[in-house]
Amino acid sequence: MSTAHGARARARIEVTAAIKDEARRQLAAEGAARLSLRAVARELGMVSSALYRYFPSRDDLLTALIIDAYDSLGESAEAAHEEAAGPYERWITVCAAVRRWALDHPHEYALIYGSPVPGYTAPDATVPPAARVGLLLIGIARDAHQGGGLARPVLPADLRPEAERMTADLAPDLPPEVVTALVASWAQLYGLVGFELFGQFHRVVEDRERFFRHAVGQLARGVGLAPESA
Amino acid sequence: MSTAHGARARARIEVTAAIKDEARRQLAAEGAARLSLRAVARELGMVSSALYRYFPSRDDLLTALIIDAYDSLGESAEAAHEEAAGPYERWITVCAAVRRWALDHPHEYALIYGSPVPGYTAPDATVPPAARVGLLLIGIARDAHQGGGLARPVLPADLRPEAERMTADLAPDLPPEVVTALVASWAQLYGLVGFELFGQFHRVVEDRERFFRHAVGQLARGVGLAPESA
DNA sequence: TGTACATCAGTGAACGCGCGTTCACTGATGTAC
DNA sequence: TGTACATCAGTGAACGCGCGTTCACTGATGTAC
Repeated sequence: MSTAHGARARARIEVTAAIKDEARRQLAAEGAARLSLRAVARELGMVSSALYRYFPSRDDLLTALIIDAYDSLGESAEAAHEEAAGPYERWITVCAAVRRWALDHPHEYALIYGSPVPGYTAPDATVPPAARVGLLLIGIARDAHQGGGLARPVLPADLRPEAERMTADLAPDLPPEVVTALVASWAQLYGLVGFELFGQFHRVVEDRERFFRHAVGQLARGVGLAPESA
Repeated sequence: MSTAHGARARARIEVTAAIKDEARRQLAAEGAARLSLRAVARELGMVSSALYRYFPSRDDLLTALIIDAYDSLGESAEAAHEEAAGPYERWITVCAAVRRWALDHPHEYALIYGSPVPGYTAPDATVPPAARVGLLLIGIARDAHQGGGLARPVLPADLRPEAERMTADLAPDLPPEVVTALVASWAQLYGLVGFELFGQFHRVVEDRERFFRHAVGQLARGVGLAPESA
């Protein structure tokens, strides 16, 4: 067992971080499909086989980058959450933080929300970091609900069983109407971000910031949040 | 100039189609990043250099596949449009057709709506086919508007200039409130489809068809369409 | 209708490249006594 | 505190692979007269 205090242990942590940093740099420059162990090693002045002391395979390096990306996005969103007061404002602020992070880290965004990397399947360890933004949105709705400031969206009868199942899984203390709307809004948020990021808004939407804020404001209303709710 | 009737001309059309079919098959099996000219040629019993008689480069083959994918999706959506009566029903049906096509052609969907292929930029020829679904949604709103069955969504004052610009570009005969909501819904539709397709709904949404129909029904309402409108 | 020439699909070899991973090794750092 | 041994980061060569693209060529199909 290596102690956490030895120079060897410290070096290992540093080199691991350097590998991930360089990999992230290449990800940002070229995208996940072009991420290559050999190129990372080359840039770090190491021989490619040396990376195998740190990551058993290219896929494990990818997994580490995916987890870091979810965590980085999650942290941005959580920090934004602290800065706003009131559920509606928080909703907008968190959505705007997701968009901002995506624009600042396009390839990392593509890595986690774009097309799956061929031949790669994400292990279970990616699930908790992937849930952070969703949990934040649920938390906002919960605050509004407890404050009594949450309207109840419509829910067709044929969707009620599924809505109740999702509610039991995700937020048993919220009405099923709200949980259903939350899940839909969550997906729709990433539709807005993805379209802007991947170029579908090219020559269509120009004032994208304002457009986005309006659109996510409408999403908030769909969940039952109104601008005035405390 | 080759006549359209010669055996040579006919053969050229057939071989071009065979190349695209095989490329599509590999796309479906492996994804765009793994699409290889050599593999396509191999599978067709040709030598790889022979493909250069048909496509000047790998990127040109990709472009052809992208255009075909947009057209295939567009045709599915347009066919669905014909089958339903009334704007609200048409909206739901067209959205459901987009989802169906995506589930049936996941890698083609990823090719056109997923992360951009690294090192590839789509030429202008892809723009018109890419617009087909959007135009269809605009057409549905137009029908409802002319029939007088379209409510007017809210539009914040600070977004009005952008809304009017988009309206002039996309559908000058519709109210800016509606056009803005249409563009947002259009992006959000692909958020719903993408999340389902790329696995984000795994262990979250189970009755996906019903969930989707409800969510796009809500999108329709956001545009001003109601179930009863003729 | 027959012949001479032009067109062009497909061949096969080659160029130059980069990739992930394995393996036996060296030598420095850390550990136990 | 000093010595003997174990650990492990990093090396360098190699394996086996696939890729896009170019080029000079053969031979069949099509065209003009």
